[in-house]
Amino acid sequence: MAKPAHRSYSRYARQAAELLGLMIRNARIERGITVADVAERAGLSRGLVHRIEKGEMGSSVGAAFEVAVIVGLRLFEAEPTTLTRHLSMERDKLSLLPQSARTGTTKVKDDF
Amino acid sequence: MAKPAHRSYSRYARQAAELLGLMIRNARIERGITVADVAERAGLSRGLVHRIEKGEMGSSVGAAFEVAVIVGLRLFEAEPTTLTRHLSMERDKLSLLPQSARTGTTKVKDDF
DNA sequence: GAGGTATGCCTCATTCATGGACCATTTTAG
DNA sequence: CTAAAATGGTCCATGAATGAGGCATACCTC
Repeated sequence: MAKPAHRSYSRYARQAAELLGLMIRNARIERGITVADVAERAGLSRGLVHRIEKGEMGSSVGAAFEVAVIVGLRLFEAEPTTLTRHLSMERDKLSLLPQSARTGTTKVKDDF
Repeated sequence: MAKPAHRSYSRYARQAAELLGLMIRNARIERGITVADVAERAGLSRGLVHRIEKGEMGSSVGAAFEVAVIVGLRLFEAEPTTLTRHLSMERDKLSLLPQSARTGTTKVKDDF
């Protein structure tokens, strides 16, 4: 015991989580699905789905995103179809940055 | 052994998590911040930040969003400023749906 | 080249989230 | 209105995520 351990989150992070939760709930209600329904489809407990909708910071990304997908929410303004494209875009971007970053030394391994 | 326990996630959920991780990493590198730096600022361990960037489903929403905010990522296509607005929008939406949903009974409390 | 830093990844102890049961309240259906 | 369902919330055991440390590699600076 004697462990405060409470994480301190920034306001934006909290709001983002809350927003995600609300979007999920709204999407779910619009589709006329019950929490229990979503929980079953996601393979999660009702309690967890409920906490996700409440925007609790402790829920796992996996659970939250799974629920979001189930209620038909589009994550990151990307439809499932374009999600893959976004992914490769980010991947390409990544393979470019590491080396160069900002130093334009163009250090090629031509020491042969 | 004898405990598979592995959660089964949908493809989209996994991709979304991976995308978030890549976006975070790209944003971080573009800003020239180190993982250790981000970890310290977020009050998290390097290992966790690393896992978040890898898009692991187990990380908590709080940690992931906190990191995202720190590297200056815009969550849900919303800038910090508009996040609040999005929030109230979703809240309003919610207070409208529950009762009516699709039944247009327009049950007003005019029973006075 | 050498030296320093950042990253990637592993293991393990501790802490915390999760599932499940239960109950109160609200909402829907009849 | 009453009955049934859905939601919101609590408590607890247990499994899982986290933090810490260490180590190998990749990278940048000089």
